[in-house]
Amino acid sequence: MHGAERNPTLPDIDPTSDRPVYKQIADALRDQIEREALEPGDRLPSEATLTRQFDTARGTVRRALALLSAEGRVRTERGVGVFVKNVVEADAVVRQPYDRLKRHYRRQGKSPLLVDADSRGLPVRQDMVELAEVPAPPRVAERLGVDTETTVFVRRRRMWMGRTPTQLTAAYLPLDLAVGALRAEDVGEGGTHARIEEMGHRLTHVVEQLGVRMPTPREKRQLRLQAGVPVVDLTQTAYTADRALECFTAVIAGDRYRFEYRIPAE
Amino acid sequence: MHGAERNPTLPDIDPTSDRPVYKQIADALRDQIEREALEPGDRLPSEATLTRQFDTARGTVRRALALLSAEGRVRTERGVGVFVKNVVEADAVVRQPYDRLKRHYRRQGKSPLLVDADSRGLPVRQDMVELAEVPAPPRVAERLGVDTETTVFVRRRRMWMGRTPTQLTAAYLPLDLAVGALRAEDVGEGGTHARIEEMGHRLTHVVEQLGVRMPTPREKRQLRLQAGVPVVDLTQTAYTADRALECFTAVIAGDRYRFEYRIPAE
DNA sequence: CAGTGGTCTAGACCACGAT
DNA sequence: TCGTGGTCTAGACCACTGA
Repeated sequence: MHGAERNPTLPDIDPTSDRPVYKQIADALRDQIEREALEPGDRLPSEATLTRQFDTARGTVRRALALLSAEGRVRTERGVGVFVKNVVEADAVVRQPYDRLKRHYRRQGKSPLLVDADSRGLPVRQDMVELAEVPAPPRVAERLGVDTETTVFVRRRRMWMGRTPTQLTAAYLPLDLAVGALRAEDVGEGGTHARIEEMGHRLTHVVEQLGVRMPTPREKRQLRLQAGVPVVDLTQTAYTADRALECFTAVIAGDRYRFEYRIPAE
Repeated sequence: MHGAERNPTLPDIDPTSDRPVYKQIADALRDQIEREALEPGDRLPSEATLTRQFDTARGTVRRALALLSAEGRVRTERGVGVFVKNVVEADAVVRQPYDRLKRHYRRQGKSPLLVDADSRGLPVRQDMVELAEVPAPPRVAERLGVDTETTVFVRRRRMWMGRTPTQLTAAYLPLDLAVGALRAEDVGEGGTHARIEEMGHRLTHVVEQLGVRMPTPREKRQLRLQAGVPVVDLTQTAYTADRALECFTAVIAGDRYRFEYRIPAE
């Protein structure tokens, strides 16, 4: 089984080219993935095999694979192999704030996240819950219109959909609002917004700000992110006619979510 | 100058730890960045210096730096050094579709991108313009409500703001709409939506879908992205009361943009 | 136990930038 | 010219997975 193996679809590498050998190897493999000669789930040839096929050092092959990994195109399993994967998961959840924030969902006891999950038939679960009073972080203070030193109440959670963690969230509330269920481990059916409206406030709109970046090692671990998967850094502020009542932040796994917005054009 | 240098703020590395040495070195450097002992623009110690300070092989130091680079926290300059950078640029443009899509901007001759750029006082420029008739790509066909084989007109461009490329865009139009300025290199003041409305169509809303991923090597080159910078993959569809008229796609540099949406909550 | 990927070493030679 | 990062080699030993 050893020795003579040749993959006729692999182009030759030019060691005298300006383009480094490891990038040429990555190009060749990426090309096979794009041509669908290698499909999601397929195993790439082992490092040893590639080293032989490209007649190079193992370190050079590993750099090529590291490149594809950083692009989010392959995942490695120790002791098993390297596998092609989708850059965005095929069954990614679509987040539709213009739908999920409607009052009738709150009245039905459906939190926004539950609306997302229902569209995929996935159960929602939470863990790593932390309740605390903290000084408002700068971006929260700015959104809530208070000083940075002001004490606010925060509920931090890790949210799961099915067997995967998808978001690390933090809901910040001014202290005068943080009473009853809004201070509890489980905020109850319909979510924070439902509780706020039951207290007599009428929410008019929310503002969402999104940024995108690579995860910190901590986020990568807590969200179980593979290499080459970015996160969306979201800040959502809920308003009544005259006041910001809640500032909600989430770090969202980029390969498990899509975002959809509907915007008036007039 | 050589030999005795010691950085008292660098913690010792434990070679017997389960955590690999290169990750411990990355941790130590990341820690300094987070403590702001190293600020954006600052140079890290050279590879040779770090190799001495941590008493390890150069390859191990390079792996640590590669890790920070993939996280988007440092950038390297050949022949110069490794520098701390912001994960998201401090002067990132804020894209506010709920504002930029208003009709009064179109009537003033301001395209949405121009509205974004004006908020930072940056000039807008385009290059790599391609005009073509092509079979509708799947996601475009789906949004426009036509078959995949249907021929559509596309205008592809690279957009710059100031000295930096920020987006690779493609505007797809059904052939019956692709006439006059809508078929030209320069679509004219107010952008595509202005031209469409001048033809008697009244746009009611747009739908934006966002995904996030690492760039392809081609996108990385064309957008001049540094390592560890993801892109936003955007699809925007413009509707009249009864029809999708335009499907616009953009690949947007993740470190140069923030996104802001305003959503009704009732 | 054989095959897989993960870590680390110690060197070599190169291209680039500042001086 | 010298210091910087970029590429590549050839080996070693390890931890994990599956048969």
